[in-house]
Amino acid sequence: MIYTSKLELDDLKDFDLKQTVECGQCFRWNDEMGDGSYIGVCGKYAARVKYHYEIIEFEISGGSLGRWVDYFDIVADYGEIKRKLIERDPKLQDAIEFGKGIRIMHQDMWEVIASFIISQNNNIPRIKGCIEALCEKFGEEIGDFYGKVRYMFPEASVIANCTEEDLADIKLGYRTEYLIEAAKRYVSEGLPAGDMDALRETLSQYKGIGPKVLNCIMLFGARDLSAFPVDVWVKRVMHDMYGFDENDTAGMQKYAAEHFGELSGYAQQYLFYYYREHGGEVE
DNA sequence: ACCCAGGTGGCTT
DNA sequence: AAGCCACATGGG
Repeated sequence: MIYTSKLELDDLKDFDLKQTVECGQCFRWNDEMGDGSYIGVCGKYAARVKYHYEIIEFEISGGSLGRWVDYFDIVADYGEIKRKLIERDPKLQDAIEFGKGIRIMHQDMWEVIASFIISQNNNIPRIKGCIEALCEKFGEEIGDFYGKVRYMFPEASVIANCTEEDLADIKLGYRTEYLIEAAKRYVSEGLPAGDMDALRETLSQYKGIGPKVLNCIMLFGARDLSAFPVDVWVKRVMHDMYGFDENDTAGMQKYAAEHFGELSGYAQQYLFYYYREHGGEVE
């Protein structure tokens, strides 16, 4: 059964579906249907999402419309966020113009933890392949949706009960051990709620979570918008645009904290997307 | 064959 | 604190 819900919003110019799902924050919205719509999964439901002009249309296998609107951060005022960022640092102008429709999605914490552990020293197409394989093998079946069987992201408890041999097919390499250990801790210890510093402290003790992955988890999993993940692309853009030494991540973090403040996560995403899409060449 | 990818852990200065 | 290097996998 597929439910259709159309949502008409009169000032949705700060939204672009393609940019939102392809900017590198999520790894499972890869099924582009040829008309600009995408199919993906959130929790235990699948959706086909279309966006054109000021209308966003959800065809969903379940869940409330509100949940899907929340997932894509539709209601937030990104015009205001972008104005503030450009005011704080005019150098962001081009990157923001380029990625003006990006929204920072509201993703599931465990999915973000697992995904970004897998992401380390890996490239995005391959990360997506690994995660999809993981979902097909260990995720609960949602059922057929637009001609394909869709799967949930595997529960942490399922991964926690896996051996490294169980996961061999997924080809995570040395990250397999990190993923299983993370699942075990996540299931047995849980995470501190509410306090971002306590959360950082707890997650930083997971093996396989270093500063970069930690910041991605804080940003995408805990919605700590002050987080500023520094990966190879951000290193390049911070070098080229701001003159930082490429391994001066501490300097980059400090710059973000001082100039972007509580909006650092948005700034990072505009910069990352801008630079990665241009292959590091920004005239 | 080499280099790279949304890096990190561990060991050596 | 800072500088190496191995780590598993696949694509260019």
